[in-house]
Amino acid sequence: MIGMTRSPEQENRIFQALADPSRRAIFEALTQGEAAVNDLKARFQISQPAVSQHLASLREAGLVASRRDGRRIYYRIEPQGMEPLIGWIEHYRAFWTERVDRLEQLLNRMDQ
Amino acid sequence: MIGMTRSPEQENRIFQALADPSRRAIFEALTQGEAAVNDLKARFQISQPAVSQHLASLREAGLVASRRDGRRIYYRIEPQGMEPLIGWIEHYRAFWTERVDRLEQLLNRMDQ
DNA sequence: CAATCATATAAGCACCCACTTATATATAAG
DNA sequence: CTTATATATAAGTGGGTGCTTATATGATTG
Repeated sequence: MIGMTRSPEQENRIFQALADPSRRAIFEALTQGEAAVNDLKARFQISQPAVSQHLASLREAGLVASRRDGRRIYYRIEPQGMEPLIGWIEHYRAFWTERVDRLEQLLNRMDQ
Repeated sequence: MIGMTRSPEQENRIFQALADPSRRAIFEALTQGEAAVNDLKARFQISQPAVSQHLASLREAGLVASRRDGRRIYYRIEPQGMEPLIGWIEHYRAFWTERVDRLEQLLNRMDQ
């Protein structure tokens, strides 16, 4: 994990940003390529300020980035943004592995 | 992915459950082994009902399970509970192939 | 320049949520 | 049976959040 900040605040921002289904829907829409605010506004039944606010939340969480082209601002997914989330999940890897190993041992003993 | 529910409601419950830092802290505490409500109440500076409510939220999200022993109720992590979250991340494998592949291996072991 | 388009920010509001205290339920102990 | 312990549930409350409309900022166009 190179260049990993691992700050609880950033972790919190990510979890909070993804907690809202509208935000997850916007995030998912961006997987098909970058999109301007009005593109997303058209795709979802929501006001323009709401879209901008969701995007601001995602950007502060490091999940998306923006690029201005004329008067449009295109948003795209920031690939590294999910790293803290993946790191958080992997943090429980040892726990899961232990559980699985113990379960395997138990099953082996029952087979004998 | 065997026995995968993949319901948006469950997905939402998981994201919402993990959005709260207190709940994540409780979840993390359970990785060190099962614990009763009072154990967690002692570990964190929080009232007993607050702990019970957090645990209820985690249980409804499928992230923890409980077991009664006398008048104590022990909570433990439900290893399969994270599956929908991992599945959601896998959906973006085009962006994070390597890290997601490692998570996939973990998921496969959990399924066995 | 003025007008228009695209987005951001401000302000307000209704609802949600995490906490509290109070009470109910359930098991154990005397 | 009464009391104590452990947890859950109910009810209330302050702060946060997601939405709206209104306005500001910024870039293009005529």
